[in-house]
Amino acid sequence: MPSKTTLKDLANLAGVSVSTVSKALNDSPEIGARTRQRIKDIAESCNYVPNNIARSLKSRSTKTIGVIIPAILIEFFNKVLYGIEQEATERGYKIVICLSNESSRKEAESINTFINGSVDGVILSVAEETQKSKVYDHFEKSAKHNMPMVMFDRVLDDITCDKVTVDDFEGAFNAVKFLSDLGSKNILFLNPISNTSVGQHREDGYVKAVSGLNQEPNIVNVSHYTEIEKALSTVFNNQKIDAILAADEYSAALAQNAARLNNLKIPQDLSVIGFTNGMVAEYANPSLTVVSQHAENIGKIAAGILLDRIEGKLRAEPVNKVVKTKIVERNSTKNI
Amino acid sequence: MPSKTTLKDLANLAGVSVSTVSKALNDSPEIGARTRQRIKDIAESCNYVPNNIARSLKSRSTKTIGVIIPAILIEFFNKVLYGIEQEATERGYKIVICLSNESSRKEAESINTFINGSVDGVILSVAEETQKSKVYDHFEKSAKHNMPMVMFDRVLDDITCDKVTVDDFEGAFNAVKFLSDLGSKNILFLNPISNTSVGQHREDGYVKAVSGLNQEPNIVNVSHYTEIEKALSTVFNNQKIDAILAADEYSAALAQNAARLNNLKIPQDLSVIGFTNGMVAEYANPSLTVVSQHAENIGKIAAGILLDRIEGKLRAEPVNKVVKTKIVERNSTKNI
DNA sequence: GTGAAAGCGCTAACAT
DNA sequence: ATGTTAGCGCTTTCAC
Repeated sequence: MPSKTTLKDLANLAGVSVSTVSKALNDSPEIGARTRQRIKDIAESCNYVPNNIARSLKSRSTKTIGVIIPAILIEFFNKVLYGIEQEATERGYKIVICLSNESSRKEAESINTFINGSVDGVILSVAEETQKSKVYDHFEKSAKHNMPMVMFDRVLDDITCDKVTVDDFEGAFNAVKFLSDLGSKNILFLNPISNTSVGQHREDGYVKAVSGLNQEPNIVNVSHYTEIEKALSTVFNNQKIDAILAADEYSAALAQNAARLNNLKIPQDLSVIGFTNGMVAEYANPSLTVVSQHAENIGKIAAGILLDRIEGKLRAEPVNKVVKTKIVERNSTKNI
Repeated sequence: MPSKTTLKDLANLAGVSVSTVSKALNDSPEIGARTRQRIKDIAESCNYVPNNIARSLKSRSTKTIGVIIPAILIEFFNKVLYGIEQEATERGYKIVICLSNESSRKEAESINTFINGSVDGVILSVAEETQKSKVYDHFEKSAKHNMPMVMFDRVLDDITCDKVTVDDFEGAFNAVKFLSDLGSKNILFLNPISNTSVGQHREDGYVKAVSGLNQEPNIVNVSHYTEIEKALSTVFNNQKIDAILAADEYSAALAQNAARLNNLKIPQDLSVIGFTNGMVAEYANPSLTVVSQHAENIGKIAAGILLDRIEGKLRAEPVNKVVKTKIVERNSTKNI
């Protein structure tokens, strides 16, 4: 931490007491106008900046919120982060970010980092490992400390706290409906994230929707993106498929590439919809129609709830906000 | 901030003094083994967590570094952030992130947020507005406060501090060389960021390289991505171009789309290279050959320098690290 | 109108 | 081996 001039220094310079300086700088009416100005001038000339650590210790409020995300290289989380940052800034809060990198250990460490008084509350999306292992000790601990907490997107049913989730089921359901309305009769579901709760919800929505249309579910699960080209080529050669719903935007983009390789024209021969409205979808060729989760908005909502909670504006029971998805239409689906 | 049990509470419970508790918890040899254990047990049962704010106030070190980036939705900055986070975590530091959103005002506010003792040092990339306006008051102020600071990528020559930059000039120069070696004779430079220092360096490298090849520089500046399709179509119709070097990956992807629209085959008729090795480049069709800036590595290096500086491991003079670029070859350039 | 003093939670030099 | 005390920088009650 760099060297600093303190209230004491200013008091010495001004020949007054520390408390007078403090009051003057905080525009207390107790202090006379000219003393106040004199002190302010001195502070100015010394480049005085009040020490926030000391203030926080005194006020028991840090005006910062902690955010834990599983990965910073997933665009969805960045957009959420952007939303959080906007809302936080607007309401006078800073954000501290920790990455769990999908690991339970790092997630627990991050919680511990926050629990010690450095933030007023926490926003997080659960690490994949934690979702699998179902070991929630660290969250129970933070709950015991009365740390205000809101989970978003990847949430834990077993933990009581505020939550913001995406209606992935309905998103997939509506996407199938959208394709069907465009005339698609053989809709395939491409799922590279079948091992996550989110991937599962999307699959469920797809199955429910196609069943309602009297189509057989046709699901291709891949464990890695590199498998997509081969898997789809096999499908194209053996079945007649006229639409693909992909569980994320990367697989949607790769599906388009595979289709082109198999001489299928998009959207004439094949319609493609992906999940997540990100850069890859936008810059794909053709640009991708996607199911948008309103990531930025999720961030704003989560931060709004947390700050309301911190500031005591919420009643005791946890809030549970479900954000609806929306289809963003581009050129990978027929325009009728 | 949530309610907390303090050293004082523990002291009362154990029937000893506060300092005894403090020493016991910190494994001081001054305290007897059984007292120590007894105190630790009590602390454990109370879920005691030491207050970090109080510790920071005392130790005058926060073990956290501040990061200011111009935008969180630019993948390059995320990768740098990822690198910073890794290095920081490894060395026992946390990171606090502020976004300037390319605005000088928000940048100055962020600096002020950090200058007040909440971080031990700052890593930043300069906001576009600041680069244009050349108003550096906030940086001079932080320098006056002896705040350790390292700038990366977008740096200010007029400010004295540690710096990590990318050799954009050489990166562009080498890309032209690479294209020329592949047989390209008419290389166009597509620049959507000509108003930034980085965009300028890349242009300079291009100009230098083509001049050395006795080609006339052929530069298309666009102020918005939406202009690219039209601008390039005009070019394709009136000139014979066999390669495009784009100053970022988005414009490279859009250049490919424009080429396809004009019935040019990539890479047979036209080679394309972009700057920045991101998702869009990876998932483009064909996948893009790019100039990689090793973003993650830049983050690691910047954090390493900052922490060395904070910990007094560096001599006075500022370090100035230039990171070399590398060409990542994919399918948008001929493979000979 | 100004100052003295206490205290936020913690650490550490200095007693005992 | 344990306790007393002072102090990090600030705010805030209470005296003068």
